[in-house]
Amino acid sequence: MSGFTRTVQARAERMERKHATRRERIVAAAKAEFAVSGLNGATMRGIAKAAGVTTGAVYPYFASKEELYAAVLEGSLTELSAHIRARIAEAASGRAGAEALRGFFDFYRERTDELALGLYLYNGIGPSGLAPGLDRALNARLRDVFGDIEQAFLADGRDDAPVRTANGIAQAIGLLVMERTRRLKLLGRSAAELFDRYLEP
Amino acid sequence: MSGFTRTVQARAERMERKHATRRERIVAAAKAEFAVSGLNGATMRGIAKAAGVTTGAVYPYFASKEELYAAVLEGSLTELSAHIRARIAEAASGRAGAEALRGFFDFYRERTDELALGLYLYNGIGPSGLAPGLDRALNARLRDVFGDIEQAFLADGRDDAPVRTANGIAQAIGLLVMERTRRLKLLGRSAAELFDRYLEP
Amino acid sequence: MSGFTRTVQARAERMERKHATRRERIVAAAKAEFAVSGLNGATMRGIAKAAGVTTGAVYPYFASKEELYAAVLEGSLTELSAHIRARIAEAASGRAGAEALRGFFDFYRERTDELALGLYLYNGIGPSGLAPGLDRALNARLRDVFGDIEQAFLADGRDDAPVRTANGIAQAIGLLVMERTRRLKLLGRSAAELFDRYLEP
Amino acid sequence: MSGFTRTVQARAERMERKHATRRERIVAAAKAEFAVSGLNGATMRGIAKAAGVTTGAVYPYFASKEELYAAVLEGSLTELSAHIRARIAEAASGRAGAEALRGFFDFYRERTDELALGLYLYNGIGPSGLAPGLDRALNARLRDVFGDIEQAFLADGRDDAPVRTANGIAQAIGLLVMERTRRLKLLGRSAAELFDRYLEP
DNA sequence: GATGAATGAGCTTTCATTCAT
DNA sequence: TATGAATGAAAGCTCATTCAT
Repeated sequence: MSGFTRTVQARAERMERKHATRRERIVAAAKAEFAVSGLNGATMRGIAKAAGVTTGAVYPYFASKEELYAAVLEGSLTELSAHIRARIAEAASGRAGAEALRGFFDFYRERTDELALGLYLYNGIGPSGLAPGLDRALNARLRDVFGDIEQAFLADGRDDAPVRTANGIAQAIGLLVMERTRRLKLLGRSAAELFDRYLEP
Repeated sequence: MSGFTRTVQARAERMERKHATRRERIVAAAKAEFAVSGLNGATMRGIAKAAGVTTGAVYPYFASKEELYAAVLEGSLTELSAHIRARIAEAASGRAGAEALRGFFDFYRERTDELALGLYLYNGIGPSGLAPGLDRALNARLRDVFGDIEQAFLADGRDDAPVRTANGIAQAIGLLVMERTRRLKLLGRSAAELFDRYLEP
Repeated sequence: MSGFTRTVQARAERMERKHATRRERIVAAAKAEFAVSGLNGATMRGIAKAAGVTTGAVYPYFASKEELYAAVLEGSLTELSAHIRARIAEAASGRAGAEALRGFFDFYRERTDELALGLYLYNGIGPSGLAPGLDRALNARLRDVFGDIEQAFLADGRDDAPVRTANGIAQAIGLLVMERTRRLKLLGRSAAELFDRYLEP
Repeated sequence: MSGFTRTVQARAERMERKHATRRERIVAAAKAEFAVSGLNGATMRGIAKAAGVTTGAVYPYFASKEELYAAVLEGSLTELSAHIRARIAEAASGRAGAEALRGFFDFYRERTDELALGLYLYNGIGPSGLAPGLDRALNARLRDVFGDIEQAFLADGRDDAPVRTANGIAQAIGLLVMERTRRLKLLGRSAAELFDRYLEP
């Protein structure tokens, strides 16, 4: 390999790293803004400023606000998926399903931003929703997550795995939503305690 | 009572009726717009037009968009409360709690607009939520609803009434949210079936 | 007529006058801006400022930049039409056609702004053109103008009226365009002289 | 001449050829874009992409969008000039002037892109036109074209050559403009027929 | 010279709210 | 109180040009 080739390669790598870094900074800033303000409320100017770049600098990376939003959700779902798989892998025999659901619940419990984003995700993001292509991609990621949980119940030998999966996720989402909006405090309960009771009545 | 007094009274009553009617028309129009477009997406112009009044005519009744939104939610919660009480009154002995929860579920199941509004309600409406005063008023109405359901379970002799109430509401909300956003279809189930399974496992 | 009714009417008239005045100010400002900068180059901010109103104040009158542009062109064509008809009415017997063409030429000769607008009109306004509806309306106005000129030639007893009309208008436009862009100076001639030579060789 | 010198020369020539080629590609792409979208509508990004180069690569060749535009017009005028000279050379005795004008007309008639560019040229491209230097250069090229036509009329023995030239060009431009904007259709005539009638009444 | 992301001003349009009438 | 135009501050996005590599 010639010195010239090495130099060219090194330069390309450096640029790619810079590119990736900046992209990540933008996504991180966007995640925070979207979590706080939602798709409509967050502004490209605000996101750019939070990322430490100028307004126009976002567009080479994401062609529109919606595309940026989709990238944020995509990242969130990827993390969620990894989190749940790890829980399943660690689960004692016969408890994989319950651990998978708990993984789902804990993931959002511990991450304020992810929950806010997830709520937009589970709740719809308003009248228009995402463009069909983006929505389809996110649906596929979500299907994977749900599938993993269902598989865990099947591995436990539960013949009602689909119902357990659906009801369990619904329970988690409902409790998280109610806790976040402080409606649960009306009942004097914490989401964690109630989810425990749901899993082991 | 003089004829003059009678006339003045009659006029005052007529004006008050007119006032109440107009207020109702505005709230009804706002409910539809908010349900379709959300708090951010709906516009005061659009609401006014749908109500058949001019833009400025809304403000004597509601000082801000947010206040109008709160009035809409207030109305929705009042209907919800009546709906649930009726179900409890009709319930067979020992089944009041389950019927109360089913009333909660059915109410939102059957009313697209109310559900859309309710989701904003349970999901939070943004960074700050409503102004504290408005939020407190809504919380009080919601506490009443939750209280009725809990009383129903107590009347059934359930000693775990609070937990049943909280978990049941969470389950209903979770299923409704998931069905509305078509995430439930991923699992091939309907919210109604799953809520049945939840109530009578 | 009661005093009340009179008051209401008076108020309505005053408001309408104010409305009309402001509309005219906006159109006048827009005409100047469009003449100088074209459809693309002119800005709504600039037009509003020139009219002495704020940006948003334009939109109750004209829903879009294009609609405002169409209003300007419409006004210009109306003036052109009146100008030519007056010339025809004053023309000596047998000279109506020539006077009509001269009216066309003089109208644009004397009005820098109108010419600039007209050139956009005769030249097309770029890739997109106006929305079909607006273009159709303007075409109809233009057809009227052309028709008047042709009728004048017919009244003069010219059997080649259509050709005289078309070629005469083309000659006028060509000379005006060349003079405006200072290409005519290259030939050391003035448009007025050349148009004379065209009309009476 | 040493081998070294030869090598250096060869390299320089290769580079110059590459330079010229790239320049031509950019001008060709720009011509198409400007013809379709005009000076304002065309974008440097779009031109660069169409030419197969990166955005920044245009600037070593043309310091600004306007300069690139001038280069395109310059090329167009060069072609026009050659086209007209060929027509004159082929013309029968006594018909050189008419053939020159017809050459002018046909050139634009047959080339949509050139016409679109030419219209910007004859119509002015906005408030300021091109920068004075660029405009002067184009004017010189145009003066040559006009001069050739005038010479042709002089060779035909016409003593009113300047007027014939100016009026003829104006007629051609007027008809082309009107046909392009479909205003001629209003009169039910084609530009070609009308230009014939103009040349031989 | 070539690259192409970055800059940042600029665009049209929207909209909650105000206010003269 | 009702009217509805006016205000003016955003918003998302574009683009000529620059500049570090």
